[in-house]
Amino acid sequence: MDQKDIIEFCECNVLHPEKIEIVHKNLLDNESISLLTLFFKTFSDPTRMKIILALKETELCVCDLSAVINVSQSAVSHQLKTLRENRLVKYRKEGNVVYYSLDDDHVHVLITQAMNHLKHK
Amino acid sequence: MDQKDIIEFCECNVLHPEKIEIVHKNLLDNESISLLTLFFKTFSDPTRMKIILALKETELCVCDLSAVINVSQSAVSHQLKTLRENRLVKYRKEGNVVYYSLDDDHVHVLITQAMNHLKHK
DNA sequence: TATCTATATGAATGATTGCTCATATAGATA
DNA sequence: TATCTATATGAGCAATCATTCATATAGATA
Repeated sequence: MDQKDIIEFCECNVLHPEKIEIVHKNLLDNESISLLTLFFKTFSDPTRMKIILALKETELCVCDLSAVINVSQSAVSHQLKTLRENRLVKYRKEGNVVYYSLDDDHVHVLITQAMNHLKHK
Repeated sequence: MDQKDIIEFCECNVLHPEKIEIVHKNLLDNESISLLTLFFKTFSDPTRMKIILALKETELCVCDLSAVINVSQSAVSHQLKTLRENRLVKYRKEGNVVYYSLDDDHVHVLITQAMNHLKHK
């Protein structure tokens, strides 16, 4: 890709073309960026975060979750759908009760890392 | 806190009170949850993510960033403000040029962790 | 001082999102 | 079969957010 094509939006003159070229070459493609940000977005809502933290402790049914995080059953179900779609939770049915649990080993590390960041600031 | 107070929103009967009590006791307080989700929200926008990934390579001025991620100068400035407020970037002025760089060691690890998650799914 | 240039920012707007409410579904039980 | 109960889901709404556009600011230079 030409330097000319890279520089589209900027109207200023203090560019550092060498830097820009290197950075541009190493930047992730748009699809990876999109996957990455969608993943983080999953963790950016308090209700979803509470669900994840609760399931980090133990398997729970929808009703348990609703009670423990103090959010309506409908709201919990909606957020569980999001978490399912992002493959962060799995579930099993027992009669008409649905038990959810975490489906990801990375989640624990990720959250710990984020908390470290916040703690040290 | 009473069990009665915990269970407010749920109208169903298949609760598991022992589980709920344990989980409720270990759950983070609302303020920590809020900080945590706000932190993740910072990473949930493609423009911000691109800025972060670019700055992971090298220090860049606003104009460089605008060029390399192909977003208007105004949009970049707005997002840099968010990143500044979340203490993820720092900056230094040289004349009327402002150079930004990452202000966090955890960021690198965090993003790597997230990418691992995506890769293994 | 007047102007140019890099960056910052307020207001307005369109898009997204998380909730509520109503209802659907499916398993259990009478 | 009819009903009860746990969960899921569509529609609608209010709030949030990322962008654009216009403009402000501050440093540099003529």
